[in-house]
This record gives sequence, C-alpha cells and structure tokens, in this order.
Amino acid sequence: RMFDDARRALVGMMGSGVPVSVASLVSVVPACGVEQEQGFGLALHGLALKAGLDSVVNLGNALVDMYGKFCQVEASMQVFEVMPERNEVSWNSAIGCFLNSGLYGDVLAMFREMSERGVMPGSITLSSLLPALVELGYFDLGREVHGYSIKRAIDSDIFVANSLVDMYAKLGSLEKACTVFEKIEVPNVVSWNAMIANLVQNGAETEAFRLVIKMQKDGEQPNSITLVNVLPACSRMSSLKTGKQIHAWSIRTGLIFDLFISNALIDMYAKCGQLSLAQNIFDLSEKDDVSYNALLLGYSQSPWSFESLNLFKEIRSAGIEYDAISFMGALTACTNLCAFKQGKEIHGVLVRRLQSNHPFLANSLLGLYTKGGMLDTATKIFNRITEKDVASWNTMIMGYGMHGQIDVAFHLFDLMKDDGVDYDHVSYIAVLSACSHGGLVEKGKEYFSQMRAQNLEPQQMHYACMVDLLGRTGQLTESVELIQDMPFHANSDVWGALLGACRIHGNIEVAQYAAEHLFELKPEHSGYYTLLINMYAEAGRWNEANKIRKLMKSRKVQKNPAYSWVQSGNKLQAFLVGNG
DNA sequence: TGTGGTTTCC
Repeated sequence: RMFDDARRALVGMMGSGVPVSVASLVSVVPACGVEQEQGFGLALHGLALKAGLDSVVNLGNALVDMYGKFCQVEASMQVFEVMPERNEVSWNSAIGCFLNSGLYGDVLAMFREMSERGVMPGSITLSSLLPALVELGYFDLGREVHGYSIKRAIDSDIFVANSLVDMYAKLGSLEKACTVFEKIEVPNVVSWNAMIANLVQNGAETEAFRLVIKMQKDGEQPNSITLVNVLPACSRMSSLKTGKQIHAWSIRTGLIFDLFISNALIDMYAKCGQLSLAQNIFDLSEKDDVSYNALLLGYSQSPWSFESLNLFKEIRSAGIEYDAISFMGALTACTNLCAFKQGKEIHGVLVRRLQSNHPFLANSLLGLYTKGGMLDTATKIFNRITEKDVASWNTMIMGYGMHGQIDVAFHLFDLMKDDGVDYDHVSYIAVLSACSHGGLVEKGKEYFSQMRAQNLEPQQMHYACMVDLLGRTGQLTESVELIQDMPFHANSDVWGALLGACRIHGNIEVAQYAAEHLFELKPEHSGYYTLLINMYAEAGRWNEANKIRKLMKSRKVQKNPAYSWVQSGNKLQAFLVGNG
C-alpha cells in the first residue's frame, strides 16, 4: 500500500508540472523492484533520463538494483556502465543483479573488478559473493573471503556470518560451519535455518530436530523455511508422526499457505507412503510445477504408479510446465508397472522435448529398458552417456543380472572399477543378486567379503542377497546362521529372502521361524501370511493353515489388492485383479 | 545494496 501511495504522489507531481526530484525517484524506484512493477519502473527510468538526473549516483544505484530485481541483466548493466561515478553501493547492486539471475561467474568477476579498482568490498558485498561461491564450488576462495572478513572485522556481521555458515556447510565441512555458527552472539532465524538445512542434507536428521527445539529455547520461532528444511528429514526417517506434527503446526501458524510448505508436505506424505494425504494437500493448495512433480514422483514410487501416468497426461494437456523431473516420474512409473510400450512412447516425447542425454533421465531410461529386458537398447543409451555415474553402472549391472546374463554383469562391474568409478554399496547389491540368479555361492561370498575389505559395511539388502543365494542353493542352515550373526536386526527384506528360499525347498520349520519375524515386522503385509498358508496346505497341514488364516483375520489383514491398469479413453484406470 | 527454502535414479 505504501508503494501505491508513493506512486500516486509521484503521478500527481508529474501531473501538476512540478519537476521530479531525485529524492522522490530514489524513494520509489527501489519499491518497483520489490513489487515487480516493471512497467512503472521503466517509466521512472525514462523520467530520470528526461530530467537529466541519471548521473546522480544514488539514483543510478537504485536503477541498477531495480533492473537486477527484474532479472533484466542487460538493462542493469547498461545503467551501471554509463554511471559517471560509482560507489560501493553501485558495485553491490551490480553483484546483486548477477546473483539474482544465477550468473555466479559474473558475481565473482564483478567482485574482482571492484577490488582491482580500489573499491573495498564490505559486508554487503560478501553476503552476496559467498552464496555465489557456494554455487561455483569454490571452497578455497570461500575460505580466503572468510579470512578477509576477519581482517576487516566484518565477520561478525550477521549476514556475513550466516553466509559463512552456509558456505562451510555446503563446501567445506559441517564442523567448520558449526564453529562459525557458535561464534555468532545472537543467531537469528536465518542462522538457525542455515545450520538446520545443512544438517538435514548431510543426513544428520536427529541433530537437525534437536536444533529446532534449541532455537525455540533461545527465543527464535521456526518460520516456513525452517519447516521446509525439516520436512525431508521426516520422510527420510520415516517419521510420519513428526511430519504430521509439522503439518498441524503449519496450519496453526498459517504457514500452510506458503507454496514451499505445501509442496514439501506433498513430498513428505508421498515419501512416507501416504499418497491420499499427499493428494489432499495437493487438491487444497495453490499449485505450481513443483507441486505436480512432487505428487507425480510420489505416485510413481508407490503401488499406485498408474496415477503418476494420469497426472503426467493431465500436466501435458493442461499446459502446465513440465521438465526432466516430470519425465523421470513418468518413466519410473512405467518401469514399475512394466508398461514398456508406454515407456517407449514417453521416451519419444522426451527426445522431442528435451536434450535426450540428460544425466538423470538417461538413468531412468536405463531402468526402463533393463527391466523390460531390452538390454541392447539400454546398452546403446548407456554407451552414449558421456558422464556415466555410479547409478548408470549399477542399473546396467542389475539389469544384466536380472535377465540371467550374469557374465556380462560381472564384466561390467570390472569395467566400472577400471573406469575409476566410485562404486558403492548398491554396486554390490547388483553383483550379489547376479550371483543369486546364477546360484554362484562361492563368488557371492567372495564379493561379500570383498566389500567389507573396501570399508563398505554390508547393509540389510546385502544380507538379504546372501540369504537368498545360500537359501536358493539349499543351504538354509547357513542362511539362518548368517542372519543370527548379523550386527543388527534383520529387516523384512532379509527374513523375506529366507521365507522365499524355504518355499522353494519346502522347509516348513524354517519358514515358520522366518514368518514369525515377518508377522512382527510387517503385520499388515498379506503376502507372508498367504505364503505360509499355502505351504501348510501343500503339506496337508490344514489345522496350521487355518490358524494362520485366523491370525490374519484377527489382525484385520487384507489381501493386497493386485492392481492392474488399462487405458480407457484418455485416462488410465486401475482395476482389481483376482478375487481380492 | 545483503544471508537461509520445495521436486532427481539403482
């Protein structure tokens, strides 16, 4: 409203023939930037030129800044370059303009130029420079800037300190970030948020939540940015309860109307498997392309993958912006649904719409084609990827293993090592499952001990692979021993592998043992009950089969609906397969 | 004239 008043006053002044003053322009131009009033801003610039006021430093600075906020880099530079006189503010405004438009290299170039010209960078310069260094990944320079700020005694400026915290956390180490953070006398909400965000991104979720509590004790209330930062921590810890608390909190405080918050909530609910809650938020909130992508990705990784394809169609027909991430969601959905024809079609659209060698999209395509057994196509795509990452290799190894071409899988694993790729625990899941497919117990054991020697501690999935491998080849006793020797409690993947092996070899006793654990770990998972019931039935042990059936009933376990999907008209529809 | 924020694979 203040802006409108100022505008009215100015228009009045012009109407009454009073010459525009520098002071009035300097007070309204910045507001144009903030309010994104591009048309009016341009008119003011015209007025300034006509009145010959454009050589006044303060006004020039305001114009440089205004165009910067409009992301009109050229216009901003034009004003900057013709300024007869410049001060530190001029340089800061120009730097801010580049930062705003994501031209980080230019931020640095401007910073260097101002230093060379004898204009001393101050705290405001540094708080724009540091985020640019983060984007550029220039850690050494960041450290130098820190040193400089200490020399000039501006390191205690809260903006500089906060930028330093973020810079160290993102480029150097969380420890250094903590050191800077702890030196801040009175951290503000930005300081806390910077620490919390980086803790979450480094997998220190518990510590992040601890800080959220601590900031409140220190008298600082979490804002929308705090919540957006901790929501991914909820899904990563599968702490739906905390996620719901944050949801409730955002409703109480009105932060729910923040688009970032609703999007982060959609993502959180989707990743926690609560697709209907995610859909609810989506339906009730303002939406942008990120909202669509978050829901699309959520569905694609859920048992309702087909909804993801519906959403993708909706996005395209409604003219909503979509990007590589949308394609990834759609391709993932096709992969999960084994909808390979649909996947190929989407691949076609993708080639027409985006550059087809997009790094993470290529990996999604690999997933699609390997799962579909189209290994030649996958290999062609794989060979064209200029920067293969560990996931590209892993997907290929997994794909060849999955389809019984285990020698190729092992060969690829060796090639990856030769290529100097930083292979990870997933790479070992890939080769171990290849061993499983081929029944190669000794080779599996070899890989298993090899990964330990590489300081990669076996995780649940690796044990599950080994249990599967030993179990399939009939070594159920060894499987059980391996589980009992695990350094942590086996999860349902591991017990599930054991149960599967028992099924193959008809070993009911061990199956019971595995099932006991599974009923405890996944009481709602109907498949385990069904499997055990079938085993009892096949052995003619009807009483025991009935006992499990009753247990299922008492626990209100519903048979998993096996969804399938068909295309009807323009929409994909799910229908239930079997008698439910 | 300035700092922190949502969607990315096996």
